[in-house]
Amino acid sequence: MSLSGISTSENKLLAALSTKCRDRLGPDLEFLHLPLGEILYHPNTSIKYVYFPRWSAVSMVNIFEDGSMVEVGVVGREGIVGASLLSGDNVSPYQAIVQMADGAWRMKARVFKDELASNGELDNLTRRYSQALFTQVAQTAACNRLHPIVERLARWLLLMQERVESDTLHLTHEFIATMLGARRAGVTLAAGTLQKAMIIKYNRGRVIILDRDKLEQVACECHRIVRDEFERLLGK
Amino acid sequence: MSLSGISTSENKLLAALSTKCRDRLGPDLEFLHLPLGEILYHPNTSIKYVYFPRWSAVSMVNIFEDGSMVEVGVVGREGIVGASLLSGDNVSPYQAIVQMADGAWRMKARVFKDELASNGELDNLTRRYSQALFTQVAQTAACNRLHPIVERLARWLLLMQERVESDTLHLTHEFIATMLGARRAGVTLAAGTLQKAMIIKYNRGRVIILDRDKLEQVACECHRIVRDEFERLLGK
DNA sequence: TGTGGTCTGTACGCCATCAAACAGACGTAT
DNA sequence: ATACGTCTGTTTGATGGCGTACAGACCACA
Repeated sequence: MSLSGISTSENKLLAALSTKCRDRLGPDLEFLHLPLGEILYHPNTSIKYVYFPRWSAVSMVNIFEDGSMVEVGVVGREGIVGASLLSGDNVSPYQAIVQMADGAWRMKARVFKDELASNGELDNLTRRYSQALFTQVAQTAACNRLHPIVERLARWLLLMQERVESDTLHLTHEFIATMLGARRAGVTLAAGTLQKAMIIKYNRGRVIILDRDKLEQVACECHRIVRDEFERLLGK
Repeated sequence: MSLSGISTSENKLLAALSTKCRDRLGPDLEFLHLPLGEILYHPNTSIKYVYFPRWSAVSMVNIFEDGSMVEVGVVGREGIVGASLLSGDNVSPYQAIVQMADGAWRMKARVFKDELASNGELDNLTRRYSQALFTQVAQTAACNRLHPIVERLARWLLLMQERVESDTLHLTHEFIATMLGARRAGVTLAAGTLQKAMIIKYNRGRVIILDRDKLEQVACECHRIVRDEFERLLGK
């Protein structure tokens, strides 16, 4: 399915579907731009759409009463935003916010849900993706408890890099700190360490990954575990 | 369906099914005792059974290369162990270990999976449960990052209490520490605080909850969020 | 009645991270 | 050019929790 030159297969999950199945979804998919900071789901409100990101990334963020927040999961072009929320009453306690701006295809939640019921291929793929996302979140739970900032930062940069597939990421320390649930100064320190080691460089809201291999070495094992699980469930 | 006096409806998830649906599962359910410490799933091996706990609790534990571990989720009589793993190749990166001993019904994973495909009621309920479990894990991720030990301890005791529905829990500080990803000494301190406040008392591996209301006050909001989500998705 | 194992209390030094604050560097708009 | 906002570097003091270690309390069993 193509729409003014853009192909739905730029989302990996859609790409993994058979042509027949993807064509069937085509008419219900609407492409749109996701600007940085756009909130796709507000906490505790029912969702209207599911989203298939292109080279964008969407964070699921937990916001506490006192205003503090942490990211609990990320969805990029390998997945779908909102699919795992469709079993209950379509409400998520978390916020979904655009973290890396680009485009996405969206589909009405109701239509998607109906489609799942009658489309085994889509249902199966969605389930596998949900399981992978579950692993990501579970690993984050463990990681948040046991691993120091530098390792978590390295892991998080890899996570982003893999989702948007670019070595240049538009991120400020402040923003990263919010996602990691740490202080800005702590991130500056950790990022400084990585920069001194020539692994990344950064400047005013732009982070460039110079040495991906070294970044993986610095990152905690959580990165590998989650990546392997995605590959196992969704293919290389 | 009853089997030597025990009723499958003692598992809340099974109880939530229509009689017709539950009877249909009956012949495939086998009751067995879950002894403390029994490992139901080893990390990265494919699962043979799904389990419907009675008054037992099963922890999903993440074990790192260096041997350190943390709990990422708990399943008790409100749920089912393993259901969310059946979409991929039935492998979980986590360990499932019996934390509160009692009984459970188990069912061959293969049979359960086939049943899901042809039994909409069971499939729907399982999906709702999976979503609730997802929330539990996601909340744990945030909680692990931002909340101090006392609050996490209080929350965790409530989690256990709600699952086994008893005010007396068989837990040592050592064990709790492992689950919370903290030191034993840290837990002793936190538990001491709660005991001084007459909220719990404990002694050689036995923790008794004296004042549930106060315990909820001490616990972080994570407890309420997760509990509400379970109620919303699975009913009171 | 001892003896060994388990469970809990507690203490000490240490480090990662927090909280808050300030200053400099850079970019962009007027 | 200037001014203002944003982004980053860095400091200082405070603190929660870690790692380790030891000792007392209790239990079970011989």
